[in-house]
This record gives sequence, C-alpha cells and structure tokens, in this order.
Amino acid sequence: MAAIEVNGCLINSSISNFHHRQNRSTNGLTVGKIVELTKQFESTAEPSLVAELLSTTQNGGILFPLRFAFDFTRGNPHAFRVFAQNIDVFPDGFESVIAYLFETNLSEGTRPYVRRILYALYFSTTVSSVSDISEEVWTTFVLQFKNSDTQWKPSLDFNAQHKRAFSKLAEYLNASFPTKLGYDKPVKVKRLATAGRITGKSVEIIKNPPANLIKWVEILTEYRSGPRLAKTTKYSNGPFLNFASWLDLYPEDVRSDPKVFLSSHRASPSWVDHVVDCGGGTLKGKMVPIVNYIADMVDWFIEENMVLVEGEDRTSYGHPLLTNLERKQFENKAKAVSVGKPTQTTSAFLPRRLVKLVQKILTEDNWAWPKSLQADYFTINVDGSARQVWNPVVAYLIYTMTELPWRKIQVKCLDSGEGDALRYSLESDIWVQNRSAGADYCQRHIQHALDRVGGATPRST
DNA sequence: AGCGACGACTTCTACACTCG
DNA sequence: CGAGTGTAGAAGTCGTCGCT
Repeated sequence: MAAIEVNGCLINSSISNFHHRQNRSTNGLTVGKIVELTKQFESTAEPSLVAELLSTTQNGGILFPLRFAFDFTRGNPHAFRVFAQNIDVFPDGFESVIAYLFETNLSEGTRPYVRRILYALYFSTTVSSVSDISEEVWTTFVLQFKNSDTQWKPSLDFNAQHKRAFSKLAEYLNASFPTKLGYDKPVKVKRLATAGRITGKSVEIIKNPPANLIKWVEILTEYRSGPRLAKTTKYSNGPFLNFASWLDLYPEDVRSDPKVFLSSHRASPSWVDHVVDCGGGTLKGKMVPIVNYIADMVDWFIEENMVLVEGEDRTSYGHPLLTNLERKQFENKAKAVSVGKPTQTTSAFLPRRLVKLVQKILTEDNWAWPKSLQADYFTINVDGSARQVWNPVVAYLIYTMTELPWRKIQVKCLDSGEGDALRYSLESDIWVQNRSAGADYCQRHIQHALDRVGGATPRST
C-alpha cells in the first residue's frame, strides 16, 4: 500500500490494493463499505448507490486499486451505463476527450475503454482535472500497469481495446498539451525477441552454454571458424538453437557428450522431424538450410574425431544425422513444396484483342476520346488571350506502348527537352532560360503545331 | 451501449546476412 | 565497421459479430 507523488499528485502504485490517505482506523471501515457498495451496485445497478459510493470515497481520502476502474461492472454493460450517467469525472476535460474520440473516428468498441482509463485516473490518483495530467504524471500512471520490459502486466489481462485506448488517450494528450517526450512514449511496448521463440532457446546458450551444451558449442565454434568459414556465415545461430532443442529430447547423459550421442542412430524423433515440428508441422523450403547446416557440422565432426584409419581400412563409429540417401530424399521433398522464384519480374501481357480495342478507343474520330479528358488540357497565351490546348503526351504515350514493347519510363526518356523554354540548372537549383539552338521551339512553331494536330501542340522535341 | 473475441490487415523490430 | 537489405513473426489497428 503505497502511493507515488508526482507533480503534487498522488498515484496509487498498487494494482489491487486500496491506498489510505488518512488515518487507518476509520479507513478500514471505509474500504469495507466501498467494497460492499461496489458489489451491490454491480448486481443491482441502482443509481442512488453511485452517489453514496462517491461521497464515501471522497470523505475517506482513499485511492482505489489501479485495476478497479477496469474491472468495475465489467461484464454488465447496463451497470456501466448507469454508473457513467451518475458520475461527473473531470468536468473540465472529459467531454473534450470524448469529442476527440468521435472526431478521430475511434471505433465504438474502444471508446468505453478510454473512459475507463479516465475513471482509473479519477479513482486511483488525486489528479483533479485533465489538464493536471502532466507528462510525468501520465508516465508514472501508465508504468504502473507495465512490467520493466515494457510489456503490459499479464495479470491485468488487457485485450487489444485496452491497449488501443491507452494509445488513443496518449494521442489526445499529445495533441492537447505541449510535450517534451511525448505522452505516447510510456504506452509503447518493446517487442520481444523472436529468435528462439519456438525452440525456447536464445543466443545466450551459445554465449554462455550450460554444462550439457559446452562441447556442442565448442564444435559449432570450431566449425564456424574453420571449415564453414570459407563457405558462408549464413544460418549459424538459428540452426544451432533448433539443434539444442532437439538434444533436449534425449537423456542428459547421452546428449552431453557428442561422441556418445553420435555413437548411435538417433531417430526418435529424427533431426528432420524435429525441424519440421518446430517450423509448424509442414515441410518448407526454408528448413533445408537448417537441417543441412547441422548435418554438415556433424558429418565434419565425425570425419575429424570418430573415424579410425588403419592402413587401407577406414572405420567410422559415428552415425550421421542423415544418411546420404535420406538427405537426398529430404531435399527433393523440400524442393517440391517450395515455390520456385522467377529470375526476372514477369508481367502478363494484354491479349492482342484488347490491345486493338485500346488503340481504337484512343484514335477513333481523330483522338476524340483522349480529347474529351479535361486533365489533358493546358492553357496557353495566344496574343494576349487564353486558349485551351490539348496535350497529346499521355495519349501518344499509351498508344506508343501498344505498338512497341517499351516501358513507360523508356518512352519518357525520349523527351530530351531541348526545345523547352526553360531548363533546370543543377548548379543554381533553379529554372533558367534555355539558351540552346532548339530552345523555344514550341513558342516559335505554335501555330503550325496547332494546325497540324488539330488544336494540340507538342510540348517539346 | 457496451463487452469481448475474431480475423484481416498494417506496422514494427530483432535478427541475420551482404556489401563497400 | 556501419549502412543497407530481406524476413518472420510479434504488436498493433480496426471493423464486425454475437451476446447481454
């Protein structure tokens, strides 16, 4: 039972306990009464109980458990509505928060959760108005609901709406009050590392291996730094974590010593089956490198440490994880389920019938349809009067692409721009007069151009 | 009206690798 | 070594539905 003081506001730091602000002898009675009133109200939803609850609370100088507002009348929408109608929380700002939720189209299902957060501030802290919620107060308040790893405390059983509501309220506070750090900072959750989520292993077991993995990590380290180094550094930790979780399925005395472990065929379950299990139960192409990496490593270890050579005789007393045949079969199966990647982007071309149709639509009646599109017109100055001129660039561009297998960018590159009145100066970063021989081609040939394409003018050559 | 769950979707981040 | 790339999957968003 403790409270934290921030900027003159007290915040109850307990999820499930009341905090007494005044002498304890009377408060014991008060808490009992509040609990009793709460229970009564939750079952009867009797409006008069709300006033009694409030007056008892205010007189008792009591801070409610932090989870109170989230649990209160949960599961009884009717009671929650009666409660909401009979209580005036934060008269200065409550309505403006609610208005903000409507303005920003917050889905209906999340609004009550925002209200519960405001209730939590009202009942579990001494904050007396929305403008009292400074960044420090908000941060301290929010952090009470979270673990040190920034995850929401699992015991609270927050669902998506709770989390959304915290984000939304933080958004409102950010928009309403000047911020230094941002009200949304404490609300953010740092994501958990994904590596080893399925295997239950993390890279920690490679950095500081437990007793039964020490020798295996030594093998991994040597394999990585030696024979494998020349090939690639890809897939090293992941496959090993997977492997470590497979070893866990065998007795401690067997798995601790690689030579012992590999002295027998280990197939219950097999290495491949375990990888498939960890990956969701169905074989996928991405499992091949995982299986092969460890299988290669074990093959190498057996070759280095478990083969006896006497003259011409070569005897291996190590059992590889997969025989050559098994490996071939596994790879073939995996290849069959994985989708092949095209080596280049592919794009289905338009059927010739439709290409013809496009050309017809474009050119019919002297380009009538393209000329009907207002977006393809621009206004020029002809002897002091404004004149609407059709710009054929888009229509010609599309038509060109129906005749030639070109990309749009390739057609655009044909527009060199030397006839333009202005050119862009890279040095001074502004548009300057174009001084080349072909400059102003459009202006000089405008009437000719207009006549030629029936009201159109080429933008440049 | 509100609860809680669901599913389709987007966003974000740790990880592992590549490249210069 | 740091910047850049690609990926899986966790976190988060948001509308909807059945229910009380």
